[in-house]
Amino acid sequence: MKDILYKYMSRWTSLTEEEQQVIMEQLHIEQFKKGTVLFRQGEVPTRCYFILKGCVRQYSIDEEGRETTSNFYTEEQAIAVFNHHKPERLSDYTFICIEDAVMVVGDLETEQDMYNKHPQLETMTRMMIEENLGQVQEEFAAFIASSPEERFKTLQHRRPLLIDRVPQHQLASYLGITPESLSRIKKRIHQAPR
Amino acid sequence: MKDILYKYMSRWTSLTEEEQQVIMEQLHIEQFKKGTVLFRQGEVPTRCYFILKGCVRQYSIDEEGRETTSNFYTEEQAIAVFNHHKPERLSDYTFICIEDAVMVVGDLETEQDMYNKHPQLETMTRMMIEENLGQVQEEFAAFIASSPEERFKTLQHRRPLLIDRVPQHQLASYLGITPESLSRIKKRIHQAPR
DNA sequence: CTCGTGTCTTAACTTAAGTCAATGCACGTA
DNA sequence: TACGTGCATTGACTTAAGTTAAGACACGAG
Repeated sequence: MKDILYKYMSRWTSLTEEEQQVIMEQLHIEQFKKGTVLFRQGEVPTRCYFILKGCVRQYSIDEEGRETTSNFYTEEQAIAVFNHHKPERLSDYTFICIEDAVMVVGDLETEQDMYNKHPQLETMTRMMIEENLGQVQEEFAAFIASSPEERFKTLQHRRPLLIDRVPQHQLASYLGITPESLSRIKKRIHQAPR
Repeated sequence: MKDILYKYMSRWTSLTEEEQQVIMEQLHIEQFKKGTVLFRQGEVPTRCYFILKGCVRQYSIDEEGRETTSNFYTEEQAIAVFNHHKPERLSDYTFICIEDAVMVVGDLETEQDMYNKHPQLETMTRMMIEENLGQVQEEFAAFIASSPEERFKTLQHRRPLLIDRVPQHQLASYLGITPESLSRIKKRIHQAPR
């Protein structure tokens, strides 16, 4: 399992084997059962995560009680809430494992210490976040520019496995549509392929 | 003009006056006329920007020739394209000044040098990007969960000045709707306020 | 001044997504 | 086994956004 992480670190840094070893020893890998909540909307997150295996859903419930899924995280994706700007840094979202999962767990308390000890780690983190930001901006731009049907097709193309991995009503909410519409879109696409 | 930047740096770092001075001397502030293109879709960006004054529109043109506005950047916002993951790191977007502008210009070539010389600068950059990522994720989540009309109201609330600052058809494309729909939405809202 | 261009608005019509309601199915439990 | 629950699908109807086309206005160039 750790080799996924090694591969990932090598891709982003020029750390030696030993340096990687040292860092790895301070990391903490944990198993999670399906249904486990990482942290809840309204709580202050104290940890961040990097998924080695499994799937996590991010959602929130608005004032009217409606539930919106804003993301699904899978293998090699990082989960962290950045809300330095919020007065009370409470999370707007709940994160829940919708499959059994294995993750690297980072403690936000000791984050800056780690960076001070291993400056390369801060560079790696910065680059990961930059990449992350780039991807989110790209997804956002694509989302803005497309209709619900196009959004579904894009997802089908970019994350084909996800569609069967998660409940359809959650997928619908992630696409910004109702479950009924998603059902009709799938029907339309199957009837008239191409 | 530079005081905006001082204020900003103080908010994010614990650099001394002198340290700030040193960094500032290496920064480069530039003026731009309305209509200036910072870089074009298909080009490799070599610089990044931080807006002190003015407004920049980010857009792209897809295969079918349709133009989509994916963002408007104004005072105290940073412009940078992160596409480490792309093979050819070409920008998907064009960035154009839609007002006369003043910006801090950063050279991407010397970025890592700067960080090595001033580790605090890397920390500041990381935190800025983290905050940026947090905001984009938040906006994205809100966008997914709302109808075109709600999206317009949210924008009216969060960036009221923007609505009069930019052409309506570009604003419509930024909201993911047609100019006609935007026109109708505004009419609806004015007729039945509240 | 006039013409052309770009921008915003309005109208008539089409289409797709939302809403509400019913059905069928899978699954876990009494 | 029978029942209840949650989920996906389907149908009928409503509504809002897309499409196409036309008109009004501002502005700059010739």
